[in-house]
Amino acid sequence: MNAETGFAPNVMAQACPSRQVLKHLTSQWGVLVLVALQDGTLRFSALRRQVGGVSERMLAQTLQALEGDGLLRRVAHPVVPPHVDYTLTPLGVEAALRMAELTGWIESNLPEILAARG
Amino acid sequence: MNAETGFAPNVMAQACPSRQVLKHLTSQWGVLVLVALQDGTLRFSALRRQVGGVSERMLAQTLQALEGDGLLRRVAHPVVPPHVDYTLTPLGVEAALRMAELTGWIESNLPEILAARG
DNA sequence: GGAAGTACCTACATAAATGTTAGTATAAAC
DNA sequence: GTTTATACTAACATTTATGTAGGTACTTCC
Repeated sequence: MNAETGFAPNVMAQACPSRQVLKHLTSQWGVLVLVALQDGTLRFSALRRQVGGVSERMLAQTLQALEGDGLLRRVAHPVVPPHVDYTLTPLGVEAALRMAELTGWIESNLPEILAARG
Repeated sequence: MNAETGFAPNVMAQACPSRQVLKHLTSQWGVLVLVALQDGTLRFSALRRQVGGVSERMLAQTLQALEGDGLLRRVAHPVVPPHVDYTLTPLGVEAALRMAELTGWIESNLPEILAARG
């Protein structure tokens, strides 16, 4: 229960703002971008190479959503050609930790999961 | 590195099967269904009431995907009216744990996240 | 006898996600 | 002087996700 808003955030409630954050974090590219940035700052094109299969459009969009939620910081250097760095904020580091635990778990247990498909 | 397949699962690789599992787990309704089932077995309609905003169609589809990945078990009792129970498998319990950590974190840090939007 | 509850499926319709292509300004490398 | 690299945006096309409405086969409750 929050003292200012008077309600407790609850993802099970359709109208709760946490639903939007959940959507950003668990979006296909959101997860992978956060995990990729765990190892440190990366530039746009480096991220694009790191995250297999992401298009420029989707990467740009995903980065904007995560920046909007305060999970990463964008720093543009006014040079030609452009140079832009993306770094996780403290909040982003915490979120990325959780996402990495999830992806790590999937990778470790993939054999079992695939086996279940028979 | 897996001894049988000869490759290490990696979510960053577009073609890796882990990508599909990641999609199922992080699908909007997949997350919430797993978290809801953490507290124990639930029937279809109970799940529907629990997970705010999910339609019958999406719930059915989500449950099938998770069942296909071996994360939950479906038990139908041949009675009229129908009675179907859904329970997490051991694998599903582990996955649900991670998802619950994520949703829990979001709920706790929602004020900070929303503040970042200023 | 009519309504409500159960766990779905099917067909159709719409909204959202994602991809593709083209374009920008400029400098360095070839 | 043509190509390559950078970090995007805009317009358009397509695929995927999601919702809506209706139907099913009974039984219990009113």
